[in-house]
Amino acid sequence: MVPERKRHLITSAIPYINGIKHLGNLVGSQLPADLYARYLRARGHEVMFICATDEHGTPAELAAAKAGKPVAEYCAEMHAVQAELARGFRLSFDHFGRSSSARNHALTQYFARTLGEQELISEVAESQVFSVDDNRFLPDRYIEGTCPNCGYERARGDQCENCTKQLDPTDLINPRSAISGSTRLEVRETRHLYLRQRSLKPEIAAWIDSKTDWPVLTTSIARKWLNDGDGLQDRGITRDLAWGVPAQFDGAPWQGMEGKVFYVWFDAPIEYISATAEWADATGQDDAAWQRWWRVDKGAGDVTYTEFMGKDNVPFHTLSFPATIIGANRAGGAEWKLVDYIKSFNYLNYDGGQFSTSQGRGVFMDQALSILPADYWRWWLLSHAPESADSEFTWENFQQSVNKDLADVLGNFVSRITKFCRGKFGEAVPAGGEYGPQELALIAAVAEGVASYENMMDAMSIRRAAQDLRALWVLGNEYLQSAAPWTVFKTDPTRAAAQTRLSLNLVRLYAVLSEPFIPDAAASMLAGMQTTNRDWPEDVPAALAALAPGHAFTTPEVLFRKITDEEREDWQKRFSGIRS
RNA sequence: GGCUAGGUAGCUCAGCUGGUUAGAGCACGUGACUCAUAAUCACGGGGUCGGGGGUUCGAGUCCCCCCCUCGCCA
Repeated sequence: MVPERKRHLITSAIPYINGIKHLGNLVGSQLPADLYARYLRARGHEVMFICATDEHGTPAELAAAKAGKPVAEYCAEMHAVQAELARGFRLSFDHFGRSSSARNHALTQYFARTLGEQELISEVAESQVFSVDDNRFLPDRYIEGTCPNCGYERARGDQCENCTKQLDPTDLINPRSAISGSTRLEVRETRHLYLRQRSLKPEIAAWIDSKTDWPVLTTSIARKWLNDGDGLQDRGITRDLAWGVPAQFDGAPWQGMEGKVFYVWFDAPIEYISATAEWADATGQDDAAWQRWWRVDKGAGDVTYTEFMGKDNVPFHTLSFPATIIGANRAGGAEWKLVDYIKSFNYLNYDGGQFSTSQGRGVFMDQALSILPADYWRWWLLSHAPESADSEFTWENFQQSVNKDLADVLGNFVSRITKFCRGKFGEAVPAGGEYGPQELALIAAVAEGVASYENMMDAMSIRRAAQDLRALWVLGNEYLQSAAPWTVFKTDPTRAAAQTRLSLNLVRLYAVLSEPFIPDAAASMLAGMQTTNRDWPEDVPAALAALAPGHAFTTPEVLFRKITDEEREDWQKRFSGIRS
């Protein structure tokens, strides 16, 4: 049975440009998105998998200043670093874009203009602290001073970290810029654009209500923001910054908005669309190539759009970005695609605490790859993905899972059957013999397991899918153990040949099924079996006959080595503190 | 302080709209096997499902109160 070929648009929340991401970030969006993209491709669907770096905003400017580089240069370098790490983890983006791209500038301004024409953008005058020496407005958290409540000297403009009291920047005693330390601060009036989300609330609420199949985590966060307190609020979408998309359109300054840029949370999700346009540009295609993914009026009607993100990103993806899309669609003409499914994740904790980018706590993507190949991390992270609750990374658990699941169960299966065959029959799939009840039972069990695995993957139930996959690997060991071809060989070599033939075919099947989780190992297995046949087993009995008698193979090297106790202790020590 | 999500075997976690003796993997114990990365396979021990009330013929699963984690927000 060949399933219907469908079109899937998949986006991962875009990582902020400022620094290298830790494993918690990775497992919260990019990695599960990659798993799903790989799976859907393997099933024969047409997939567009998009990610990018989120490059605008104050933290990027400050990080660049700290590095002593112009912000554009800093972002370009960090984008290259993140792209390299993404390749290292085998994240199979069709395009890894940049929110600072020309495409995103144009599209962000397009959406702003369209929303403005629909009277969904208003101008609001507000007072903000301006630093004369820095020549810029300071967001609350970039103002420091003495807390009027407890006397703590490094209280921030929004809150005192010492006594937790909420503050207004004007409350602080001796306020100063956290950027330069300058005390020449004054309150100035500034005007900003606001997205009038409040007026879109009924449509957004109805849309959320229609998503009955979404994870509770996703809809509960959305509802909270929609209904709590005064309900959904209008949101400022501009900032007084130099680095970003100018708050202009078609070259003409928005009235009174000269020198301002759009706020990252307005332009960042638009980058999903822009990155797809960047993809079309990079592959030498015209606008129609990307529009058929995003424009319902230009062929995207049959696209299923799935977003992956950590729970901290849910409000923007359930409310703000949809507000942009819904509002723009009111203009008529263009009909932009709204998300169909949001898969959100909780947090991954690290050894009893939190992963923390700002504190440098935990294991970061570059460090992880420096000690072990991507597959080891992919397997552990995905099989422990924080789907229903926060989950916990410990080195003991990591060592145990990798050693048991990858080395002992899968790796050793491949090793034992290929070496057995090489020793008794040579390095080719042996001929002769027929399958008995035991073999037919195995084939039936595998077919059942594959069906369950597919169901879990279709549902994006990642931990369950990992369990199912592992169970399929176990079936091979169970079979070998009870069939015992090494014993049978002594009295009935022909029968042992049939048993071996089936087992060798399992290796290829495992490679195909496991590819979304562990792509490198899957490639090694296929290379070892000397086949390029990576067809999904729509028909399991047929798939287990793919390697015909006489088909040559090479006995693969050790697929997964074990993590020793010494290594574990060493890493535990090395990553216990704070990244310098 | 408000809100979200949780508190289930030593560990990491499953348990949908309430229903027979509460499950998985790991760890642990015993046995089998020797093809294999001292791997694998079988069997087994182990939980008063955070605490207390309540609804029900019946609750880990619904209601109320309390305690404790984690996160978000003001």
